[in-house]
Amino acid sequence: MTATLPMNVTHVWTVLPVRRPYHLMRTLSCGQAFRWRADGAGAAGIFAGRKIRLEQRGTAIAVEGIENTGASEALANYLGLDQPLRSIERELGRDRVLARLLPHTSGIAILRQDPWECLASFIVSAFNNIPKIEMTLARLSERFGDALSGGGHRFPIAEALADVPERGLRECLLGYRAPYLRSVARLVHSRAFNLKALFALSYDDGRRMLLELPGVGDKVADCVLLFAYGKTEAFPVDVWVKRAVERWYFRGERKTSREIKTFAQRRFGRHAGYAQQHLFHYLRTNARRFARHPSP
DNA sequence: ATTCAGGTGCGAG
DNA sequence: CTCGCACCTGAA
Repeated sequence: MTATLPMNVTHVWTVLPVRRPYHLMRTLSCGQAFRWRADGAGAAGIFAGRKIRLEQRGTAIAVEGIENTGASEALANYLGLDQPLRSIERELGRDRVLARLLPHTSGIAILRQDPWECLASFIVSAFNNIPKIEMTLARLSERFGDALSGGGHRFPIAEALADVPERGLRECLLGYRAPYLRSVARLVHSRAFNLKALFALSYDDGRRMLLELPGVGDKVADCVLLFAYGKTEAFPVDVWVKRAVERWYFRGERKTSREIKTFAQRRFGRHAGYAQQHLFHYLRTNARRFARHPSP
């Protein structure tokens, strides 16, 4: 009499230690990345060519689907588990507005995403909405990304998108962004644009480089610098953050995106990117409340 | 039907 | 340099 497990199901668990106030689900669902899916109390997605599932339990993250230490170290880096969130939030909490938001948003880390996937994702995000962005990225992956043995697909490499006829891209709901994405895919694949070189550049120089790309303006450049290159002084200004800053810091006065960004970068300095995430996440999860009660 | 989405590129002043 | 406008497309 032996209890047997199905031989084709091998659950391999790894545990990553985390420090408070790290919050996995807030970090994965606050709009930095678009390919994670809520799965019970955790999240599921593709990392380093493997289908994995993550779930936080107190000061540990249980990882299903990764066995070797190299991959789990890469995952810890991707998740930003090393970031000193406690001291960052203590500093941000000196701001009156953020002090009231933080109880609802605490624990958001800045992911260290793959630059190409991040760049492509935020080109898709321009003047778009989140459900459609997710749909587009899922379709791109399904059609042009490598299929994985455990199901699911990798995000397509630049080469895979470089030669796709525009019609194929438009079928992924890219609309007018199709030529932008294809041009950028070609530039990246041909090495005319070196994504790795940006790691060595300052925020300003990296930004200048990214702004050369078609479909990349100030907002998308800041998202890539923040979510892939760890330039935490970046402050992407989207419509939501713009409204929030106008209401909470300028008594509803209209400001240009440029003014909002300059204001935020002066006020929050090297932690501006974190501040942006707390503002954005609060708005996304309390959009209704925000409409009726302009203050948190 | 009209409006709104994580903006950007373009031409005009 | 700043300003105004068009823009694929699907969901409410």
